[in-house]
Amino acid sequence: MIILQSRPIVLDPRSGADPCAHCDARPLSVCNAIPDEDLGRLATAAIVTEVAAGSTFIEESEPAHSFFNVTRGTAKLFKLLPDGRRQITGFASVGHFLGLAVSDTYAFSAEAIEPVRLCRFPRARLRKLLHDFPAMEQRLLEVAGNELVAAQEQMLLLGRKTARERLASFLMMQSRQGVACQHHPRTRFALPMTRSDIADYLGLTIETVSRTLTKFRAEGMIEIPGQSEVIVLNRRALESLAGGLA
Amino acid sequence: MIILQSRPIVLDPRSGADPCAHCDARPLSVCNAIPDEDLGRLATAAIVTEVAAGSTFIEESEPAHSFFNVTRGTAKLFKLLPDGRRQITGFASVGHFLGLAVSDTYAFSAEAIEPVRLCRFPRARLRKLLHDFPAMEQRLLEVAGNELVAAQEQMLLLGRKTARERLASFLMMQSRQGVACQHHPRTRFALPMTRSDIADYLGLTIETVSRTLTKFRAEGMIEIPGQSEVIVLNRRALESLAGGLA
DNA sequence: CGGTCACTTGATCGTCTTCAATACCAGTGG
DNA sequence: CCACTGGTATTGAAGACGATCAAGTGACCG
Repeated sequence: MIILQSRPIVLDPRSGADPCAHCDARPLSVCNAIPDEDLGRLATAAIVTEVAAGSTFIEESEPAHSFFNVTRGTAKLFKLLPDGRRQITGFASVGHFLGLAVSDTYAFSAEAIEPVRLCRFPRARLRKLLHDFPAMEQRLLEVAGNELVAAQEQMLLLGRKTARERLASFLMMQSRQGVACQHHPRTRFALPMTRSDIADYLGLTIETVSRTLTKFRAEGMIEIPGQSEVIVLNRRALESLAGGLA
Repeated sequence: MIILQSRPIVLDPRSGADPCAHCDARPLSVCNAIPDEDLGRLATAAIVTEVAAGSTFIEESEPAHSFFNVTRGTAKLFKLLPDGRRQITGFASVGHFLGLAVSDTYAFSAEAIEPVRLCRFPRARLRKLLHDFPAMEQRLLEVAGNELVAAQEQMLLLGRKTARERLASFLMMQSRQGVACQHHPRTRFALPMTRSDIADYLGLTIETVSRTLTKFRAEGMIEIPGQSEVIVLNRRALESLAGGLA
């Protein structure tokens, strides 16, 4: 059993009576399917929870009592083999809904890589919420579809791309993170995860990740000002590499 | 554009006025969310379509006008890289719903590996159907969740398992196919797909697939009476191999 | 400082791929 | 009946990509 630091919803001074109305995650999450006037109900269904960096808040194969919505920070989702081999199936940042890939037990573990804030929804309460707000159910279906598309893309990466192509795909993905509306992906961005996390996400080893990044730098495709920061110098080249063109 | 052989719903003599009521796929598919008395509506929304083995009926990145429900046969779903590398993301057999992983365009291609019969739902009609039958939407969400669980399992396989483990996982998966209620998975079963399909599903080459199967046989774990048939002799060993235990 | 931790770099190794030849099998036509 | 054909599967030998093992670097911190 995992112990989480939960707390009643604290009313932010500026938020008035309704914390959900001012939630950073709302515009990005399934919660935007709920109309403003009903946000009170949403707030009472959610239990705000803080998770320290490095702690696990979902454990694979444990009973799935709750669903989660990430409202701050980033978590990694992963599966383990008995001997410790690990596959990270995704990174969940603000707005991400956890629990779609769930039957009675969780299909994956989740660990915070930065301090994370979550809205936790006990199973029964979410069920009720979905029953009362069909729009939210629709949104969830939409989100699930996107996840499936992403999952299939990742299968292509893991099954058929070379190490260089995987890293290029990863960098392009990261550079697009959180720039939803702009057509200009970031050219400089942070990598909140370690080399080990990147490796386990891409089905490689940390050494290969490190070497390949070094190679990209030597080839003038990127710059690495700090360990966890990247500047893209030649997007064209990286994009075509990511797409599988040489 | 792909041409499909469509036809109006033909009334099976025994089916009376309602073909959906006697559909083989119904107990396995999302259609079972629709009550008997409304099956007429379902039937009018669906367009029955026959696809010959080997023909492609969904093309990646084409506009997603329709969703499909497989009611007979099996199809492979796959993504391609520009140079022809292929990743099969799944096999869709009777009851499988295609179109969850869809935005405006299809995220994958689909090709029949045996003669396939489909119920095709034009986008607008499905939307209407979902609106009128929220239970069907719930079922779809449930199905999407299962797909996501399977996708994550496959990522673990592709990213972290050895060739032997992949084949063992694949064989165990196949032996469980279509034996939903029984606790006894089949010990003898057919593999409707070619070695090439298996390879592209597992992120390997046909040679590795062939060699590994031969090795399994030499080790007394399986028997291969015909090219596309397998008998499991040592399930315990295969199961633990599939799970990553040496 | 000494210690830890994450990352980088180098040398070697092994699994799976690649390339190539052969076997098999179903269908066709002499 | 048997040779011929095309597709599919098996088997062998050589090679490559990424893994493993090992050492070294640098940042951070008590």
